Amino acid sequence: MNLKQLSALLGLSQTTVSRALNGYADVSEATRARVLAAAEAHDYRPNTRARALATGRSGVIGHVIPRINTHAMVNPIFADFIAGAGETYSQAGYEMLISVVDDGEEEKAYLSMKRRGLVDGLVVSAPRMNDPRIALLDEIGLPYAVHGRATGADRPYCWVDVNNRRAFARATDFLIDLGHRRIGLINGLETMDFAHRRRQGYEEALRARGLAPDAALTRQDEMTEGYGWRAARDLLALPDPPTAFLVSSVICMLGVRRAIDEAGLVLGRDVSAITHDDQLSYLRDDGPVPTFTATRSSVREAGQRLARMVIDRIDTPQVPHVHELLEAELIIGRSTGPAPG
Amino acid sequence: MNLKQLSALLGLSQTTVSRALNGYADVSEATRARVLAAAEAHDYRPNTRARALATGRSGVIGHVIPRINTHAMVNPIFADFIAGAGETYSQAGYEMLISVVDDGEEEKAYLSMKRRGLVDGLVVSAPRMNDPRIALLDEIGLPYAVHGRATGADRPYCWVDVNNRRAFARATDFLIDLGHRRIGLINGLETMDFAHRRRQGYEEALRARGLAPDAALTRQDEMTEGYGWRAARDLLALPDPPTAFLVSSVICMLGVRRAIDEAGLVLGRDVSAITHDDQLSYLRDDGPVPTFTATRSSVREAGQRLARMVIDRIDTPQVPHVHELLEAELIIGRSTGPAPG
DNA sequence: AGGGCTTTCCAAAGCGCTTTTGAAACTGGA
DNA sequence: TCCAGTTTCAAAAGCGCTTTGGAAAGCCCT
Repeated sequence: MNLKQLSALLGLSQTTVSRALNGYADVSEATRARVLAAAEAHDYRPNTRARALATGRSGVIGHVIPRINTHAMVNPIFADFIAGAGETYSQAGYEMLISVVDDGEEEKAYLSMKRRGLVDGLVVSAPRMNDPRIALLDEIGLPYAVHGRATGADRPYCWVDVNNRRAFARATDFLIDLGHRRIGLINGLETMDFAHRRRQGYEEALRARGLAPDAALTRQDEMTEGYGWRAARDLLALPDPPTAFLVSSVICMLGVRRAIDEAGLVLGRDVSAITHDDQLSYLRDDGPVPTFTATRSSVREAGQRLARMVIDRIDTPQVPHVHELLEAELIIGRSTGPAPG
Repeated sequence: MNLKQLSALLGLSQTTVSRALNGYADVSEATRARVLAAAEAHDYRPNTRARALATGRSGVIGHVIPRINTHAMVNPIFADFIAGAGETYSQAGYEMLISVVDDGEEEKAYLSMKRRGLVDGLVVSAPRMNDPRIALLDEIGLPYAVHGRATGADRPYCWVDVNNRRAFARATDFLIDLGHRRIGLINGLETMDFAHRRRQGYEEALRARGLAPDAALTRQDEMTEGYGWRAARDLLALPDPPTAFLVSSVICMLGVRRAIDEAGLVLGRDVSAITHDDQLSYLRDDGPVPTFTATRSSVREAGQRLARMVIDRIDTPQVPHVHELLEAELIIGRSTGPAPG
């Protein structure tokens, strides 16, 4: 059933039926009711492609995810982020298009999407320092919003980010309050903006309390369970090991806990640890008292907000750029306690 | 730059330019070369929407993922599966559309996608027993392929699945060979087809070796770390505890290991465990000898194959339904050893 | 009765492609 | 030289929608 057939069936013109369906004022309420009823009865849906061609808008928002060949890694937050964004899109009548491209081909992908008129807007993920994608998107004129910030990008843009600096500063502060003086940082790759900011927060908090950051106590790498284990094991083997850890993700934290267990220590008594918790649905820390003390911020919610932001940007491109800085909650669980001794 | 402008620029008709670009034979090689050069020079890309309208094919394949409100869970394999499928799509010139819908609205979503001409084909995930979606898709005439099988579906359809039954039978066999007699099963929800088949394999292998399955040794639930921990803890607290476990996912396995550690036991010596390993990129078990003995099968590869299967289905709908049963590898790691005593 | 408004509808153009149909130019054979 | 057959291109008709630019009908007022 298409518009032509539906209007023939009603004895009306395509114009009238189209305008009735789209809520224009220049059609009487009586005929609008008739049209609506007929559309309902025949389960009519306007053809997306035709509408897109006629209006010049596709109703689709793109997410480009780089495929990293060298270490075929998919970001673990991807699923929950997409789920959050997808919820908002479907409520707003948008569709989500995901394009997997070779690493480094992202800019080419953006251009191609624009040229082909595939999407109305884009979500940019995992910004790096001085990320060139931002300038490119402004240049080609595609609305977008960024998940995270790109330190060094000199132009204004829309973003949603967690206050990583503050979160890790608070966590560090909390550990210092508990009497910890040697605090290890098991960070993500610091080419990633969020990891960079977390280190800043960590170091600032240490300095604010008169403690000098010790490079020997910090590690950075891709955040796997194995990395968490190796990093914690190595740090615990130091002559003067840390009594507490800051850990960049729950997956890492699972490895850290393993290393602590294997060292014959008790987490929360002999060694404390705070992790950042993105509230990944398959790693959620339920129970009355959470297992891990954590800086908690829902990546799913970030997805929702970012989706909303892109949609707003598409609807009203002229308004000034907006930002949302989400504060992480400090959740006290059982993985922290007073410094021993 | 659109077709009209490009053809005006070349002094050719739109027809000729279009057919030159699309590789038709009725355009001389000389003009084809001219067209190709001009298209390249101006970075011309045909407008997707217009092409879709003209050809009746959108070049888009849909993935519908249900949003489960009650326990906002996203399947952990989602990210890697999507990454695999996305790789194949982009190589084949397709786009991937992901639609997040409320749980139970999947059938409505399929219908709507068909009516609106949004997608050329669909990937169906997480089939349940007697899944009604299969009949629906046949009825509305959308090409599709299923990730997994739906026990009880009486009609033929295309699928890619892991041989879960065989994998768990082999793992059980392996444990029996090591001398284990009491083997616990920490399974996923058995309303899910794959979990159902895993239990079958487990029980068949036990019976084949003259062992009676003991319901007291099995658990099923959503596969989180916490569930793995609780299940293993409870089973280890039995008067006559199992000496080995079969575990449904690596995330679960992390919880199982924790319970074993906390019980003061050593994994691979006092207690053995085999997990199924989907090779999730952020949980990959690297190192010379893997930490976990596992039945291993790449969900990323499953995504690639499924994507290929849908594309083939779109191209040639008349050919008989095809299936791919992927055999899981049994990887011997350090989490298994001879039964104690 | 006639002019200006408002309300309600429609014909037709257009979005940017593909594809059908057919025409022009060129070829070779008798 | 003429005709049939081939090669190469173009005009125009769609694809299914939205939107522009009226037009017809009804209303009120003078």
